[in-house]
Parts: sequence; structure tokens; C-alpha cells
Amino acid sequence: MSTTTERITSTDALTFAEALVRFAHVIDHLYVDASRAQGLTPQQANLLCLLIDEPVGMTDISELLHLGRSSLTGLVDRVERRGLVERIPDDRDGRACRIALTGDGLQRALASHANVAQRVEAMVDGMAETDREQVASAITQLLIRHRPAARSNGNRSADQR
Amino acid sequence: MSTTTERITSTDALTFAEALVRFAHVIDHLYVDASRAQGLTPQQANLLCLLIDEPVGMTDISELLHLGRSSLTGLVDRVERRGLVERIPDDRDGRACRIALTGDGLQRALASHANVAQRVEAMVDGMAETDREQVASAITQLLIRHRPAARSNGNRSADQR
DNA sequence: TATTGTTATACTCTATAACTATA
DNA sequence: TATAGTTATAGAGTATAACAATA
Repeated sequence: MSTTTERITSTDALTFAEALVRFAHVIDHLYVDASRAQGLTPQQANLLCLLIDEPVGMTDISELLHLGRSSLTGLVDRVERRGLVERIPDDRDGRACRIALTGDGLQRALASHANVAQRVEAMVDGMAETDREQVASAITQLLIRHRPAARSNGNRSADQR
Repeated sequence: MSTTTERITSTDALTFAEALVRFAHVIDHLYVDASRAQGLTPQQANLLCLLIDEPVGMTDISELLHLGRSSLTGLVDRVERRGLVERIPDDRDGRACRIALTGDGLQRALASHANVAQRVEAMVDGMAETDREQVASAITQLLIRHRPAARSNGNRSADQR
């Protein structure tokens, strides 16, 4: 038997769970590499990608990213210092602010997104179209079942991760 | 369209690559939670699980974990300080040492492994047996193709991360 | 009083470069 | 000289608790 995440002592039998975990690690690694290629840490890339559609408030981001608010403050500080995002005061709530991408930030976010996609595609390259579809549908269903926490709140999008 | 990793603005169409990346993030999150349940960081859990079968040398570990040797030194220091592993001098090479689990460490590694497996199983619970098998086989093949770097070296196992 | 976001503090993790002690 | 591992240093990420300003 092999360990949870690190070994493939040949092609010995893997639990379904083990296979999934390893697979996730591989994807994760691609994600880290793709982020670095853009001069970003994976967390920074994550944050930027989250902001592509529209500015988002700190509390919302911290929930989407499963991060404490204070941890997020630091993360935002660092990308703001690099000119990738801006803190925009909220008109309707003096306490709040929303984080918005700068032009540079948007560019970086899109490039990062594209880079990951490209790497994943490369990995999945030889995969049969049938397999691809089946895996996609199975995974999508899992994702849907695992994102039950859709916001009922007006103009906010549902969450993830 | 949604961002690389964070949003599902309903059930809008996801690229195959996007679905995979999100899925990986979800698994990853389970892994982090499972590790924490054992009082470990995910990196520490990773390390301990790597050592379940047998002690491993620093350089080998650093390759398996895709970590710089100096980063590993710190990681090992911290788990050693907690009594979970020991540095065992290598008889055949005065410079080298191998990292071995203590009883406590083994226990923790196994518990961690089991905990992750259980959480993943729970997530995959409702999945049809057919889907499960197909996904498993597709993923396994990807993993095999993506671990070409099998050690030709005698009694060492191939890597992963 | 509750919420939004920040500060203060303390660890863990990571990388780079320089160093030691063997080989 | 090359390799195994460590030390020094610096920055990034995270968590907890205490705090400010606004609601």
C-alpha cells in the first residue's frame, strides 16, 4: 500500500480516495507553477482570479477563500503594494471597502488563468474524449453537490473552494 | 464564464480544465482539514505519510516533496521537535541521515491518512459505482503518465506529489 | 451591540546563498 | 571537486486576539 500523497511504489492498487488525493496534488502543483510563471504566489493568483468579474468586499473574499479576515488583509496589502489591486471605499457602508483589480492586475489574472488552463490541457492531452466527458460530468456533479452554500443574497455570486 | 478557481456563478459551463482545478481545490481543502484534525499542517502530514513504509533520506524526501533541501531541514526540525520523527545517521555515508517515524509519528501518519480517506469517501458518497470506476481508471492513467520519473535506482520507490 | 476591516503577535513554510563535513 | 545536510536571512501565508470606526 502506498501513502496518502507521495508514493507510487509502482502501479500498485490505489484506493479511489488515494487516487483523487494524488491527482489533486498534481493539479495543485501545476497551479503553483502557473502562478509563479506570472510572478504570483498561488494565493495571490487565486485572489486576483476571484476579482476578474467585479470588485468584491473583504468579508466576501475571506469566505470565498476560506481565510480569516486578518489573513486576507495581509494578502491584499501585498498585492496592493505591487499595484495589482485597489481598495475602493464602499459608498453605502463607511466601514467596508471592495477590492478591485487594476489594469495590471486584470492582465495578470487573465494570464494566470490561461496559463493554468494550458498546463492542465497539456496534462490531459492524450486522454480519450469519452473519458474526458465522463470525468467532467462526474466531477461537475460532485462540485455542485459540494457547493450547496449558494448565496441567497441579491447581486452576489455563489461561492466555491 | 467564471474564474479559475473560486466561483461557480450558478452551474455555468466550466472548461474541463477549470473543473479539474476546482475539484483539486476542494480535495485540497479536505486534506488541510484532515491534517488539522490530527494537529498537523498539510506539509507535516505529507512528510509523515511519506515515511510510513520506511525511513527516507533528506535528499530523496526533498525530491519527492519538490522542496528545497533547506526548506526541508526546517520542516523536519519542527516535526522532530514534536517527537514525531527522528534523524538516524546513515552507516554508509557520514554526511547523510535518514528520517524515521517515531511510534507517535506513525500513529499520527496513519490517522491522518485514514482521516483524509474518510473525508474523500464522504464527499464521493453518492457517486455511482460506474462513474467511480471510470474516473478512477482515467485518473490513474493520468497519474501514471505523469510520473515518468521513476527511479531506476534499486530500492527506491517512484515519486509523486 | 454587531459588523467591517485593521493591528499586533507568533508560527509555519519557502527560497536563495553561504557554509560544514564528509566522499 | 562534488554531495549531504545545515545555517542565515528574508518574505509570504495563516491564525488568534484585541482594536477602531461605523451601523
